[in-house]
Amino acid sequence: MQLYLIRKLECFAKLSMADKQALQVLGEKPRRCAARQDIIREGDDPQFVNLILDGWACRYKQLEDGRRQIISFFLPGDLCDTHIYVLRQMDHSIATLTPVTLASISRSVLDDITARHPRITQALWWDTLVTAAIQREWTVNLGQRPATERLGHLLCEIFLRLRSVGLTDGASCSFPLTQGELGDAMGLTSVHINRTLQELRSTGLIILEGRRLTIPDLAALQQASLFNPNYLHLDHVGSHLDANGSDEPLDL
Amino acid sequence: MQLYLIRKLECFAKLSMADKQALQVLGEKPRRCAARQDIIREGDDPQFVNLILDGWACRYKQLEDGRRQIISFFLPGDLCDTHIYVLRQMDHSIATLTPVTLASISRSVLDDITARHPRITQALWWDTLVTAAIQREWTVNLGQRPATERLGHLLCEIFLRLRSVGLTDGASCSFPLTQGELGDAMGLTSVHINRTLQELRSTGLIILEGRRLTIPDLAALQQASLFNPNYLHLDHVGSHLDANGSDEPLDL
DNA sequence: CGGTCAGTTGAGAACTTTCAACATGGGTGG
DNA sequence: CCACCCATGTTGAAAGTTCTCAACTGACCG
Repeated sequence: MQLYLIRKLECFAKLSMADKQALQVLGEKPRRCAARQDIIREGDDPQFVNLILDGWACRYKQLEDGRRQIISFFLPGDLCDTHIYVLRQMDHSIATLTPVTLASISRSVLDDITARHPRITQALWWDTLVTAAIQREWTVNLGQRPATERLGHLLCEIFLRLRSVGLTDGASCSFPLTQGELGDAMGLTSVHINRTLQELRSTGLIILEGRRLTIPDLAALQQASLFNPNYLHLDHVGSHLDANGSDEPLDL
Repeated sequence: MQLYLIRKLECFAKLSMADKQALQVLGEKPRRCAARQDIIREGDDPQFVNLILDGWACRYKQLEDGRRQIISFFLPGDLCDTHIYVLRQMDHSIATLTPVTLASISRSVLDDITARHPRITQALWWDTLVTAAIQREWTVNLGQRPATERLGHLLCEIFLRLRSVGLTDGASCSFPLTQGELGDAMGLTSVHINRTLQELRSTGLIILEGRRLTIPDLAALQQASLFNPNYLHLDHVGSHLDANGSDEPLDL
């Protein structure tokens, strides 16, 4: 099984074969979940760190009166909070969006790997910091941007994140989100998402049909959405901490 | 100098005298900054972890066209991103709001302390996770809540955070934010903040005058704002990892 | 074939912004 | 000591954005 996590971490650090083998172990006991299922719920006691091996998931929080906010998306290779077991109970829920393959990693396995592989420890810190940076960017997105920019910004982010783990095909990528889910993520109604998507489509900035997204001119969409990729920290591919081997750089 | 950080971490772990002394060292070379000054700017190379010893600060991000979003508030005892030096450049800026006393902590000092004090390491993880949880809650706040709830929610959060470091006086606390700053944080205009504050005042939920906030009935404000304090993870005061001593529990 | 879910459309209502004017208070320079 | 200035707070009215409600379409599934 291909571990997208490895590809992602290699955006930051050049991993040795031993590092990669250690990470490979994380994907060994995959669990399968159907689409739209809770993986863990608000109030649960978190015992494991979940790793999304494949598929899309999300964090969300449901208010008493039914409103739901999707707080972040998990794409293949994403880890749900290293060290989450420090907390007594989850303050949000995590659910699948598509069918998902995931690994539940125990504290001892993770402690063991980080104790032996300082480069991995460092790379996981990078991942943690990038995750935090994404959450901050969502704050900016929800607070300052009108619907069109906001949605365009999200599409840029998802596209670049998928590209960093090799899940894009030229200017296209899989895009399984419904308009309702997009609405819950962007703090907009699905009706308004619909109209906003139409606007993005009519200006030729995106092609979205049949669960597939194409961004004909990424630079144009970025510009229209005031998207600055700096917060993804993909700019210094493998230039820290090299161990061996080489990769083709990702151009942003 | 009283280190609010110690008080905060004691919400999670009972620290030994040795732990506290180690933390005390962090406050030894304080730096003073005037109000409304950048501490570090987007694009800078982060060398130090900043610790707010006293005063209020914020993260913010400025868009090309001048719009500004305040992404989070730093209150006394708050750390600005442990391990931030893993990243090459800041993706946001940090600025003071009031005059601030801060300590810039080098990587080596922090590494040294965490190597020797596992309880501190654990407590810093707790702090990191709570910071992330707060950012997620802001996502919910900006995405789902109308102005009155949104502002009420922020006031509850700030009040509880100040209380956890002993900076409240009964039902009151210092509250130096201008309406413009509140607007930048909540994604609302200062005009609308003004009207929303009037509404909160007229219903008796808050008293806000002369840079001082009083919440006569915290439970009522929490209820009106659909505020659930679980994300602050203050609920198990000192019950993990005890070393010695005891504290009065904080009632939430 | 009926049912359900996702997507689409229209029109009015609600919330928030914009713009512009005015009030207040503290601080500064004359 | 007073006059002035500037930042902050306040108010009104119109404009703009987004939501709500409600109806309708198309695709897929059993």
